[in-house]
Amino acid sequence: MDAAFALLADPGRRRIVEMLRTEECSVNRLCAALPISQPGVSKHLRLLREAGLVRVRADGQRRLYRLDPAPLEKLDRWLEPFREFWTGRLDALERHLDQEN
Amino acid sequence: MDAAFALLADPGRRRIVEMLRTEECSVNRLCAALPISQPGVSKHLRLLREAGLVRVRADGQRRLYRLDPAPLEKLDRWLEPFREFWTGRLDALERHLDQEN
DNA sequence: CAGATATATAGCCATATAAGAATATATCTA
DNA sequence: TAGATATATTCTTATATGGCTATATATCTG
Repeated sequence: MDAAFALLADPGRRRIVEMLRTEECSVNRLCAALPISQPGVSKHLRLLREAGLVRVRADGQRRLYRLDPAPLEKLDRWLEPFREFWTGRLDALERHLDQEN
Repeated sequence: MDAAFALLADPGRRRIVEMLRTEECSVNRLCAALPISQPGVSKHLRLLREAGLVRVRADGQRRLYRLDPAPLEKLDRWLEPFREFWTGRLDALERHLDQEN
């Protein structure tokens, strides 16, 4: 889980993940859409792959990357107990914070 | 948002945030509960404070830290569009991933 | 096979950061 | 005022990381 958080801290990598949310992409496609060099994109993809956030499949000379949502789901589960803070069910602490600002 | 992700990548800091979810804590209390030195905890708290994840108030010689959920809420919102992947509403891509493994 | 295209890796440099030790600051108490 | 307690800051060192350039590998096409 540490890895997923750390990887998403980089804006470029977050953009990659966002793109892969809606469609499978080649490296070239990602390079074209992002202000990152090709080796840079490849390096990011390697890290994302090693952390299980994306998977690859070969298509000729291209590599098509797609999202694996499992690690994101873990983040979501970690976040879950905090959600009560902003889903309307305010508890005493948050009411206190609110009235301060 | 980068900062929040980066900060949560550290397990110790995540533990701090988890503790502050349910109760306001002094530095000492956090030190006692975590395998981190006092200066270490203070340093983590400083970063969390600068990123807006926690707030402090003085109580005599102690500083009581509490969670500010706003940055976590932003993460939650970023995560939101991905949530369809694991909330039962499978789309074509995820069905494809599922049948592979 | 030769060249072109797509992707990956290696090497370098600059920056960021975590951890620990030592010390500083602030507040309490006697 | 002199400790004692609670917390913060500084400094150093080791390590990790991002971005870049150059290069390697693999696949396609003629």
